[in-house]
Amino acid sequence: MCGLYRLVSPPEVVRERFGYVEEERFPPRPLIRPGEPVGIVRLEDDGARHFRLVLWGLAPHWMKEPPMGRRIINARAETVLERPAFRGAVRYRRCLVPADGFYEWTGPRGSKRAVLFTLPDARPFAMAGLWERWQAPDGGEIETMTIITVDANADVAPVHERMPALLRREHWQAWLDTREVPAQEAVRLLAPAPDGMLKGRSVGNPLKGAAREPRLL
DNA sequence: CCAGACGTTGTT
DNA sequence: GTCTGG
DNA sequence: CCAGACGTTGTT
DNA sequence: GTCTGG
Repeated sequence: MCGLYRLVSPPEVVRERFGYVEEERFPPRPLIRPGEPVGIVRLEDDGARHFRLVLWGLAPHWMKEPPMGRRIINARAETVLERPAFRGAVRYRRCLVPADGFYEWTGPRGSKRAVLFTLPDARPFAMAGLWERWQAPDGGEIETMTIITVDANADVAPVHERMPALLRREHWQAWLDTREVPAQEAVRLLAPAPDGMLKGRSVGNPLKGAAREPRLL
């Protein structure tokens, strides 16, 4: 699955690769965790790509409580068209999640170890995501996101059964363009990465001693 | 009809 | 909001 | 995600 | 088992 990832590439590199016209500031982060603000790229009303910071953990608009606790950090590609929690988002609110590494865990509870998967050149790639906007009674808005998972490819399978859905660059626009590309068609782009594409490196427990980003709530 | 859930992962 | 279970 | 904690009182 | 803090 994908419950921890990384984006340490300089903002200029991410901007150049993803081609957004506007961005919210973000520092390079070796550990990006559920509940934290994370960067997504989405098409907005001007038809252009924008980089926005939203909270990791999907909170559909009909949730009663604000998304304080843990929410839905992953969505299975196989069920994303059917589940009430995802149906609206996969049709109207698809996004890219820039990353240059994701972690998968292995080992027994209490002594888990992580493997960091990257491209050989450590360049940023796009994970497939969905986002939501939650409206508070007082009018405040909170935006959230979730990362779509698929079966592990041969690189990841020794460590874990699932992995984030990575989108080929030539598919980025179709995934983002919810006006032109219907959900059923977009979901066909979600597949395990080609075998041999990713490089894995054992990193122990990267959470040990790590400081966390400030919460937004 | 109403009430309650609505998700994934991993673990038991 | 929409579906499922009772 | 994992690791580690997991209370009371008083009030609704 | 479930929540919180990192």
